[in-house]
Amino acid sequence: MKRNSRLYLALHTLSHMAVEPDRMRTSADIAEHAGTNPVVVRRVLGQLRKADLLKSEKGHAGGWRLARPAEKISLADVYIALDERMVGTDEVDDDPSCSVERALQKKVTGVLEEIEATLIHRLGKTTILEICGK
Amino acid sequence: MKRNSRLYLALHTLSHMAVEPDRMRTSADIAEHAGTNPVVVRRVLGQLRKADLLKSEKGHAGGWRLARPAEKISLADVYIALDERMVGTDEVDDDPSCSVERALQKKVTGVLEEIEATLIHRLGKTTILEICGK
DNA sequence: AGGTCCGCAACATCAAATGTTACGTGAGGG
DNA sequence: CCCTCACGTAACATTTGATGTTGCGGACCT
Repeated sequence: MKRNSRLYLALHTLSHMAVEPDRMRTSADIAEHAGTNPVVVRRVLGQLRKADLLKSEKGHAGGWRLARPAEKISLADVYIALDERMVGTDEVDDDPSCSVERALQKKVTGVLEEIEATLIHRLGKTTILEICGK
Repeated sequence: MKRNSRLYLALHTLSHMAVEPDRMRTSADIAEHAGTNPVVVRRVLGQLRKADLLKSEKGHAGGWRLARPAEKISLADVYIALDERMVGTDEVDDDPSCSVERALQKKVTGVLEEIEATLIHRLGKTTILEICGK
């Protein structure tokens, strides 16, 4: 698995589920298909479960399936569930002594937040159903 | 210095230069002010030089200064000069055997590129002069 | 000539993401 | 009832990209 591909792992899995919603999948199955480890799958999908995009069941017939129809899951739902912040201003000094730095942070943070909001808005317009190719 | 703060290092330095455009700064000065290493500064600013945002001079009175007025340098210029791709789809399989994967890649890549374009467009609307606080 | 600065390459270090192992818990099936 | 299968989670190992460091050569000025 490649770096920061949690988003792709999530989308790939959701897409397959969108095609065959009734089939129950185990984390081992998913991991093998995605070329990664079952624990990694559980970690990622666990975040989607917390966001009510997926349901998981233990025991013999256990595994994962969609918590709601694929057309009601947007890319933004997934993005937010995974707590991704592509544009986020990865922490800056709280109270920088440099006045230029203060001015810069204020302005740039504002611009970046604006961009992040636009990004999420755009992601909200595309659903898993549109992405799964059928 | 914190992770992926090349953008902040660049903006901070450019902002200072916008306030005092005539002052020549050495990479050592800049590094100390930014809490990092002169070589790191040269690496980052070197990219800005290639993009004609900065000029550098060797020797005694050497150092760095703006290559053009701060009001003609936008955040997009800096972003592109640093070759940042916040939203970029960090490489995917060229020819995945999985048809769902193919469909997914096509769709998602399109959406992400659209977002990246919007992002750059927004960054292009703000200049260093507006950011430097004076 | 000598000092100061950038340019660059090679190596070292650090931190985040990912991968792995291990063990606990709940849900069936025989 | 016990055994197996599946998830949930914590702890640890590994990998990888970013950053930091050292060293040396070239340019420029006095």
